[in-house]
Amino acid sequence: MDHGGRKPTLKDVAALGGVSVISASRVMRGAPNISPALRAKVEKAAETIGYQRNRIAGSLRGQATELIAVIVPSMSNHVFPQIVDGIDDALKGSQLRLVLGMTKYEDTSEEAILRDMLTWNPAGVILSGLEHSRQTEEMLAHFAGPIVEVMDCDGDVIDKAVGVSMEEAGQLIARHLVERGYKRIAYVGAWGERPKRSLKRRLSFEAELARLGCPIITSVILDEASSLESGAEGLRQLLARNLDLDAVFFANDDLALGALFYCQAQNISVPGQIALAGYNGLEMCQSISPRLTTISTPRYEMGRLAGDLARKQIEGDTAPRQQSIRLEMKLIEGETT
Amino acid sequence: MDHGGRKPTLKDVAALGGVSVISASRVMRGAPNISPALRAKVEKAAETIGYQRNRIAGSLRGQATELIAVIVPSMSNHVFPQIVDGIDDALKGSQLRLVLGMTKYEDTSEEAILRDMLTWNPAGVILSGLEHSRQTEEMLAHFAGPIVEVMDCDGDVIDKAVGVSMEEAGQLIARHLVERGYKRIAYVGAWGERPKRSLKRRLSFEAELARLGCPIITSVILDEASSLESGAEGLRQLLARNLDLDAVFFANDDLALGALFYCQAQNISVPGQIALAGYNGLEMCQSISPRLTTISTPRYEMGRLAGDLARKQIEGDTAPRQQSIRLEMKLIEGETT
DNA sequence: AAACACGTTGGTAACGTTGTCAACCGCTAG
DNA sequence: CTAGCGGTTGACAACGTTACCAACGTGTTT
Repeated sequence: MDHGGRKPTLKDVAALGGVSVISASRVMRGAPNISPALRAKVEKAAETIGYQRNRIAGSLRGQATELIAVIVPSMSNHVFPQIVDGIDDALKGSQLRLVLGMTKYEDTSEEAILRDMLTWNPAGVILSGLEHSRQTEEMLAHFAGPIVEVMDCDGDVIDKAVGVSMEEAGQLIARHLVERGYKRIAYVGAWGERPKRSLKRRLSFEAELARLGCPIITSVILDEASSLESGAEGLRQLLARNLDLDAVFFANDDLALGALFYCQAQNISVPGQIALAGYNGLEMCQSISPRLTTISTPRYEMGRLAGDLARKQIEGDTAPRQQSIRLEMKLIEGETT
Repeated sequence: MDHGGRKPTLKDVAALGGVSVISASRVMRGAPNISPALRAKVEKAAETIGYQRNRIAGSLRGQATELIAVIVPSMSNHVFPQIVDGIDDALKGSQLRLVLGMTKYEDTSEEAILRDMLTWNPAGVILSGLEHSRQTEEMLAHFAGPIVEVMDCDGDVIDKAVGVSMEEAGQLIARHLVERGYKRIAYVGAWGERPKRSLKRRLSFEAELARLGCPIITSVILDEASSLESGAEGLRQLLARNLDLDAVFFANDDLALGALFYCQAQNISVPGQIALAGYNGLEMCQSISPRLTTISTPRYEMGRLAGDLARKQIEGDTAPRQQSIRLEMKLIEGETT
């Protein structure tokens, strides 16, 4: 089966089938206008010697590969896996494959990863957020394929963006808390507010609170990753300031849940003594008791749509640049506010 | 900057720098024995025209690419993202990139995805579990690079495996439940017991229960995905059978947590009326009250080690084939049993 | 009967890089 | 003074595929 230890090539298939190399190529990639006889010969030969296409060679001749570069911060969080899931589903049925890189929330690594990925000549690029280094933007400016930014939608778009509005999120929660009568409100963030999305959300939250005549009392921004523990820690730090707070908005549900569990352990009544709200709308939040107030974001859909946009453009749809798709978010009024 | 709209190639760099193409190539990939003068000329030229390596062309000349094919069932679950995270970390600092495919728990898709991925000539393959279709095994037999199977470690290994023992998991929980005095024990699974890992775990669990003189009473295997809701549904179905059960082992923590929340909502006391145990050891389980009894598995480490093994072999380490690394799992005795 | 269109097949030349071998340089050892 | 050696550079030919153009046969139109 192995001819000289080498992997069989189109040449081998052609030789065995008694046809030209180019004909074999056409059959293997399903080109039109092939006689059934030729097709049969080639397919039989390919089968016999166990031929496998070599798309590396193919993409060298053609221009781009059928790889989509996807760069996200991390997988150890509940948000990005779902985005990736959506992208993968969108790509299903096409020949496109997802190449994944993670920045681990390090500022400089998006650039490094992108630079590396571009050496593979990907057909498209999907990255998260709208804020990128100058170098990154420059690289992207020279990139020919679709560029989709997921997560966020208010800001300057390079090519296409799919996301939710951070502004809206901050406002929704601010209004909700004020409407419920909370007056002494605080905020807890993590990861030193990288990526910038969470910062935008907080600023909008604070601006709306101020507009409603109820300015934010204090904030804690942790350096650590978001986790249940850091949520508890954040709340602990807030409470230690003795500011008589009555509500806290957390950068995400992980933090908020951690704080909620902390309260339960410490017998702090929620929302009696303190109200808690999160962001993301993880499934978990609606199953626990009390149900967490949060904002549900369409994570899977964002990924799905991002994948679709990239795919369509690669497949020839001439979509307009500078397109920003804003998806709906939903305030989930739980029992913690 | 763009010469004729085309991306600049080594030829352009060489022309501008007044050196040969091959010298430019050597500088760009950091080959040894280059004079500082030549290096400087090339680097300057590359910088000026914004040259980017084209690894597609490079890997055509060389043999394999620097891509690692990773095939997992899904990302919408809490297990695989952490594995992927570990793999990515292991690859950091190398030139290797991760190409991701998801089977969505469909039996035939691993094969299809692998076939597709092999057309990219990856340097290594990482897949989950030890059970694969005959076609898959055949393709892998012809594959030259490292093949690492993650998750499971008892069974026949193709090349290398990193995982935990499903046997051990079943036994640990069985013994724990019996030791705590539970006698009427049931099991809940999901996804129609795909992948096979969960089946192995259940069989070992049942075998151990039988050995301890306490055979399993009944089981529910749901077709749906694992989720909090399906966990609740599974428990509901079990209870409806009126078998006077006193403990239930769930295929994973999602199911177990869902069941726990269901019990809390229905005022079924845990573990008073019924004891619950899960599998995976998600962070969440130890934060809620009551803390869930479960088995903690080293997910990140599995990925990390799998990535390391693949990387080392690609970098030249001649590791023995048929190597199976068994990682430790830990029974976490929570408050639900 | 000639001209033409169309479906089908093949030959050739790329695509951008790197492995191999050869050539050259300056230097040291004999 | 020459042979030889290591460090450095270059020419050439691949790697496996596909775009492009040419050529063929068959059937249809004028």
